[in-house]
Parts: sequence; structure tokens; C-alpha cells
Amino acid sequence: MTAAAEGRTRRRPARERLLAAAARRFYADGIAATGIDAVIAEAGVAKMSLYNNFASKDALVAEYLAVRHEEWLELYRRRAAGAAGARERVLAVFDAYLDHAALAYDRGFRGCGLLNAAAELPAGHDGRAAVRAHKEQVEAILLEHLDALGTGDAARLARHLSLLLEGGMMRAGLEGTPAVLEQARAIATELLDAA
Amino acid sequence: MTAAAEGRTRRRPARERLLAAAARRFYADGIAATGIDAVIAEAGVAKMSLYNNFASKDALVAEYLAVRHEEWLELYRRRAAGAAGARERVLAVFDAYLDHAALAYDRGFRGCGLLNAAAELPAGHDGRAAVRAHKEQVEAILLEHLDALGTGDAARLARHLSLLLEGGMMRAGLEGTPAVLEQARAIATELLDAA
DNA sequence: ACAGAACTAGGCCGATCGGTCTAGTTGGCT
DNA sequence: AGCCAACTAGACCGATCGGCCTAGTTCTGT
Repeated sequence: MTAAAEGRTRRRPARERLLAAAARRFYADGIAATGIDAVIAEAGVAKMSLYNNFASKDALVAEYLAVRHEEWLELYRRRAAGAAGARERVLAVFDAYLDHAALAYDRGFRGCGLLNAAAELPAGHDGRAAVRAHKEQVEAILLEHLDALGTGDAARLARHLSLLLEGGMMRAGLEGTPAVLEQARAIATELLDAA
Repeated sequence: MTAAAEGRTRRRPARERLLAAAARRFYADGIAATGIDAVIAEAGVAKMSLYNNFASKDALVAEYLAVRHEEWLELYRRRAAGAAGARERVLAVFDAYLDHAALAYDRGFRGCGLLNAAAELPAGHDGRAAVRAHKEQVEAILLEHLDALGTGDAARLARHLSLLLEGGMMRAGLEGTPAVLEQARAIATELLDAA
């Protein structure tokens, strides 16, 4: 009924609707706590549409993680495009995190989706490696710009900023507001000024 | 059979064995992914022994979180007891985290159990508030010693160190080794020297 | 106009979920 | 010796899990 009622505009393919629904539910309730039925109900899609597009729930989860990674990169690219120098591009990484927080905020900000996912994945799961790779790439981006800046021991500063970033994201997620994350950014600018 | 065979030494009450088993499985596999049956099997205990000691799985989870908090406090107190001045007591917080990492390491280090739990708990869950309170207490401890140290803007430095701590714990958990956490501590000492 | 792909609802599967209940055994205290 | 509390194994409950299948409908490209 409801699906038929919105039938006119509902032309977005099932795969996209599934990924969007999964993103919302996985983020808000956790991956393990979200059943396949909850995802298809929120997507307004038949169960077989899920299994025609994804081999399993695990495959959907893997895609969810990949999309989150891509999403953050896009956020960062946008910020980096409007950044003047290397210093601004370092801060663009913080701004991308802030943008991400603002996106999710109206439905309850709960921190970094990738970090949260990794935290609930069992020890050997591939998803944990994917999240680790993501975080290492973020630090690599920091390092790249820090190198261009020519400060002393760029690697150490990159790690320092990365820890501020991840710690800030985690704490902000717990608090439910990006305030701590903004403080992390402020501290980062301070460190950049000192270097 | 197996239970009767080890009957001689098996005198630890069911409640303790359940909490110990839950700690192991919840930490290694995640809370939502760990069924009640897995917990009682690992504890070597009957199902009714669980429900005679805990009202529900959720109550067991709440107790699990409380024990984790208490456990860290104990680790910290031990480190603080052997610390000379205020500066050493700040670093004792980092050492307590490292001790925690070393404890869990042989069974696969996966970061802070409380942070991981919060990450997989749904938006409004009480457990998230408990974890937030824990992390705020950790920062309060940092602040207390920083105040005694009389450095400028102790609150800001306390937050800075807290972010290093949580970011380090998260990244270390992803990597599977406490190396990043040790770097966080090194950076912290640097900051203390500069202040 | 028509073929084929995408999608639909919904029944079905075996397994497992959290939780309850019964009936019986064990161990420590007096 | 006798009692009570802690504990046991395991059957059982309804609900939900991830996943599969069928039959029919709607959309789209040619």
C-alpha cells in the first residue's frame, strides 16, 4: 500500500535504497542488532531484491563500509578543494569530520560509523581491516600536507593529529554532539601554529 | 560428565564464572553477536544459574560494563600509588590503559571494551551513558592532577590528553597492538614537558 | 509491441535468539 | 542427620535470525 502510494516518484533502484536504508539503521542501531528484515522494511523493498543485489548480509555490510569510506573522501575532497595552502588542507581533514558529524546529527549523532562498525566486528573480520585501512589513509593525508608544510617531524605530528581526530570523534559520539570534535580542531590549529 | 570431572576444584560461584565468561566473549566477539548460550557454555554453567543471578541479558551487560569500569579504576589506582608527583600521576592514567591493553593482548587486543560496547549499543541505551560517564571520569582524573601541577589552562590540556588517550586506544585496537597507545603516551609526556 | 530484466509479496526453511520451567543433584551449616 | 540454598541438565516457548524460492507484476530498451 504505502509502497504503491509513492509509486510515482519511487524510481530509485532497489540497490541504492537498500544501501541508504542500511546506512541509517546500521549507524543508529548497530550492525549486529539490525536484522535483514528491518533493512528491507526501511528500504521498502522485497527481500529478494536484497539477495539479487548482495550475496549475503555480510556482503551488504562490506559495501556499507566501502560507501562510508567513499563518502568521507568526498566530504574531504570538497573541503580540500576550497583550502588555500597546506595548512588549510590539514584543517580540511578536521572539517570533513565535522561535516560528517553535522550530516548525521539530526538523527542522533553517534560518532564515526566506521569506528563503530569495527568495534562490534569480531576479531578476525575483514571489515576491521577495511576500517584500519581507512584510518591509515586519513593519517596519510595529514602526513602528505604536513610534509608540504615542512615542519619538524611531520610523521609524529600527523599521528598526533590523527589521535586528536579519532579521540574527538569517539568522545563526540558518546556525548551526542560535535562539540568535542570542534575542540579537537582548535587544539590542532594551535599545534600547527606552534610548529 | 565434564562438569562432574572437574567437580573437585570447581568451587567458584556461578555468578563470577558468568561474569568472567561474559567478559571474554563480549570483548572478543561483541555483545550483540554473543548469545546467552555461548556465555553459559563458556562459563560451564546451567542456563538457570544465569537467570538466578541476572534479570536478563541486558542486566548482565550492565554488570559487565560496571566491572570493566571498576577494573580500570583498580589498574589506575595501582599505577597512581607508585607515582611520585602530579606529573607521574597523569602518566599513570596512560599506563593504566597500557596495562589494560597488555591484559587483553594475549587473547587478541581489540581496544577499550567500554568504547567498543558503546559503539554497538543503540542510540538511547543506558550503557552508552555509563561509558560516557567513565570517560568523563578519566578526564576528571587527568584534570585533577593537571590542576595540582599548576600549568596554564589545565582543562584544555586535560581534554587534549583525553583525546590522545581515546584516539590511541581506538587506533591501537584496530591495529591489534598497543604501539599507537605507547606513542600517545610519548606525545603526552612531550606536552607535559612543554607546559 | 514485445522480450527480458528488475522488482514485488509473502510463504517457507532450519537455526538461533532471549527467556521460562521442571525435576533432580550437590554441597555446606547446624 | 537433615535442611536449605545453590546449582544441574535439558526440554520447551514464541520470536526472530539469515537466506531461499515461487509466482506474478512493472519497467525499460529496442
